[in-house]
Amino acid sequence: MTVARPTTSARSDARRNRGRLVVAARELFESAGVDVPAREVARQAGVGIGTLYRHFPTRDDLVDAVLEGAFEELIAVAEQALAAEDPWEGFTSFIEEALVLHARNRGLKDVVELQAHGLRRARAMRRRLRPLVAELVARAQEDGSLRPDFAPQDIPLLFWASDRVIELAGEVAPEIWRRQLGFVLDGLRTSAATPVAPVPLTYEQLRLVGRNKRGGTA
Amino acid sequence: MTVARPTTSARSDARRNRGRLVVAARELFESAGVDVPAREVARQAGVGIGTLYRHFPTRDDLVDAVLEGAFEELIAVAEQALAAEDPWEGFTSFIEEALVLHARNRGLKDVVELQAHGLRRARAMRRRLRPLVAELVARAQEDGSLRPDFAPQDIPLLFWASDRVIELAGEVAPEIWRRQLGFVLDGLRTSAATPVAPVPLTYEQLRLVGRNKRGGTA
DNA sequence: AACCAACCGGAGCACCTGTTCCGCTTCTGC
DNA sequence: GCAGAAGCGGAACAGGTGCTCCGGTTGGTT
Repeated sequence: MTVARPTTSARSDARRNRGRLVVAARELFESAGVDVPAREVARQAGVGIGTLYRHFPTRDDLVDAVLEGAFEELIAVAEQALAAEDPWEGFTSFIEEALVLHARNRGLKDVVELQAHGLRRARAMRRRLRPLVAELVARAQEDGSLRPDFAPQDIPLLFWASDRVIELAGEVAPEIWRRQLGFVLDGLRTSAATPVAPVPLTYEQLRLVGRNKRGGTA
Repeated sequence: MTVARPTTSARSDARRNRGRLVVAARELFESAGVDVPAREVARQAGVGIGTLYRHFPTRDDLVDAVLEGAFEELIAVAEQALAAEDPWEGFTSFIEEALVLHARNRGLKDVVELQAHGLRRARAMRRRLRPLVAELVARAQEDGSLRPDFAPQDIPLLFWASDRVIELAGEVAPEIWRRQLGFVLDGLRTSAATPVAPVPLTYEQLRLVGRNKRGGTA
């Protein structure tokens, strides 16, 4: 049984330290992923390790607090894409802009990829995103530009793939993922379609992916 | 200064133990990747940890000894693909068959992806593979089937991408990488080509990728 | 000013890695 | 058989991680 913990305290030092922890964690998560050692976050925030655990009893609590902003950006990107006049343009710009965020924020990538990280907010974000993505796909398919055998469940696969390219080559060639994505998007046009393995992942299968951590890379 | 160490010993128990270590390591590398703890390998081989380090002073020595066979398979796949009558068929079958090997052998994936693992043999394998791959690409482009702006240096990006899908979804849907690859291959046909980010990775950049380990993932 | 609950810090514990070191065992040549 | 070199096993060390616990401090209230 976990006792409810107010996110804001009566004491000014506590509030200040909490803020410092969030700032430090945000910086470190962005550049090094959500797996940075807790001691590192505490050190960068200039507080003791005990203070970190006092404010965030679980790693996921910290992740949730830190990535809220990034989630909002992601959803904003999807909403903007839905507002595009051209459905194909909307579809591709969502993927591209989302990947720009991924490229800038390693922690976001970690959380989006695996189910293993994050808590309520991460899950809420996924729930809010799903219908937007489904609509982007549907719109582009009705338009005739996106191949009809593409499924919304294929979107995560695109992200996994490009995220891997970002992760491996990001430091050497930060924009090379655009090239790889370009090839993929060319294959998603109706005009390019050729029969592929016909069964996409089910949502249930997607739910199971990455349950047991290990983000792959760095 | 490392003293030269004969790979075969005069003593029967030493030879037996070395063999057991290689067998155990091969099984574990295939199912769990090259990062399995050394103790695990020793335990599975029924041998002390000291014995492991006696036979393989560094992790890379073990990796080299174990993955030699997998490298040969990979090169055989490339040679077979070069023998295909249809250049496009050869090109795609190389990628598909290589990925079948990757899907079966997590350790092979690790070594092919990163420069960080393996030693002489891994490097020799990469050197032997490169001209074969270049030829597969050239053949398919001369044939007119593969888009002319594709470069041999883009091949690793395809592997990174599909490997990630295998890694994340492999347990839930072992064949789903074929669907993702199908989309990509459709985008690699000349008929599907649309301008993409025009500059591929240089070989020098490829050399730098994954120098500092931690593939990301799992 | 004085009190005390809330908070802080970090030593410390438990666990996991890679790698070394060395007393004991076993194989092989004689 | 015997001797000694080669090999074996695992305790032990070093470094890194998550997380807890508690003596000491401090902020805010009275």
